[in-house]
Amino acid sequence: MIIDELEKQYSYIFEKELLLEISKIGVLKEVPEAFELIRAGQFVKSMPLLLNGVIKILRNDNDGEELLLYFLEKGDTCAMTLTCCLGETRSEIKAISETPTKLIMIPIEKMDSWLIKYKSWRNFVLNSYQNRFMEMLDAIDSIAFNKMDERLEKYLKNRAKVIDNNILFCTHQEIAFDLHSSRVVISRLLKSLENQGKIKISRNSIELL
Amino acid sequence: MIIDELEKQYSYIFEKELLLEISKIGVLKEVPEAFELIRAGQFVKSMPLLLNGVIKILRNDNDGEELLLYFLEKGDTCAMTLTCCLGETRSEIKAISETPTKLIMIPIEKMDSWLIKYKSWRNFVLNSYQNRFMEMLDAIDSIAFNKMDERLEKYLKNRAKVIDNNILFCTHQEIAFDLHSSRVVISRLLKSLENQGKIKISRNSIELL
DNA sequence: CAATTTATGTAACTATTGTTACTGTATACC
DNA sequence: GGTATACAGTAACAATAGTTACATAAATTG
Repeated sequence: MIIDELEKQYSYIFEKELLLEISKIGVLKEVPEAFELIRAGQFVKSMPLLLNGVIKILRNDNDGEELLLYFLEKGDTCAMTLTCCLGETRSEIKAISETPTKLIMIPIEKMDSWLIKYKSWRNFVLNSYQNRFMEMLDAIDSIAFNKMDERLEKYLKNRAKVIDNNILFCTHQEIAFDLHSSRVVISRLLKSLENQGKIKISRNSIELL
Repeated sequence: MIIDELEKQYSYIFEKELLLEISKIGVLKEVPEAFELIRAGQFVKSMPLLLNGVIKILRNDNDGEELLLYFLEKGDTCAMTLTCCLGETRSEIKAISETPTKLIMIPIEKMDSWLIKYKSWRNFVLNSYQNRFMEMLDAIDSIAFNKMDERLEKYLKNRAKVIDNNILFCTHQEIAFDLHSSRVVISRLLKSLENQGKIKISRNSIELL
């Protein structure tokens, strides 16, 4: 049954033999919403292929402060896992499921042999790095060049996109954590967005208009 | 003569046959200080191996504003080039030589075949991604979690390290560009660092104490 | 060596963001 | 239903960073 799930998302990416290998070796994992998949500082021993759901990737600083880097969606894998697997180093980031999520865990030993054997695997790994690299640049753009109101708007739109829903169910405090700001600031800016007619604020939810 | 330069930096990384291939196919390129190697928006058709010198990698936003991401040193390659080569997309960054620099340019066609043929090449490419990824995280840490005075201090130390000299020859305006700040702010903070006895400011130069 | 350009110092002000403190209000729990 | 808790609104203030404006001094140019 792994192969069915797999083929739905990855059949147009991977060769048939590779799909078979993955379904034999991979371990299906299902996690609920808000499940912590990787903590900063942890060792990583297998790499995930996302079947469905959304995973939030966050950066932690030394004082435990956080910043959202990007979201992973179906068809994505985690670049941090790749680098950790190779370097045998600890994770530098934190991964939390944003929605209930299904993924296939692949033991890292396979990585190198598949890189030789399958062109599609090479492309997948390199493309993953490329995509993550671009999202990091995007994250840098946001914090370096944009003011908090612009960052907030971008955040709301992006988050609505990945969960495919115009209504976000979350508190102002949660947003403040993701943007590394404070609840009061976020409330203030949200209220301003509401006055501009761009959103509608309710308790525990924000609707994008 | 390419092979001599190459062996000095890369003999402990690459197999002998790969070194030979590189020296046959690669094109030696020497650029002076402050030479623009890649502009944002440009197409990239070959990937560089740094033999010596230092290259500054900057991010541009739409309004032409800049932000220093990291420095490349000998033994490094440019991850952006890798992603551009694969994706046939335009460069998202700008690369400027910080010192006179010598590099070997490798046409991208070789990339995929070498990935199959040489384990050392696979490791090199993946390690490059890993290293650049870490430096991006570091850049994000700086702008997200540190105040301008801390960023400035880190910048001065880092820059002194890569050029291996405690005296930096540059103007306050140049620093302001790299940190995406303004000259007045940098002058103010530098003066404060001088008062703390951490640096000595002269015209066109800053000495780290 | 006078004139111009470039680099730096500094003050006064503005804008943005963060902090503290207190309020009201919905929801959950007993 | 009453109490506690979590969420959101708002005001007043502080800290940081950016802007404008001008002064001074070193270097460069003719």
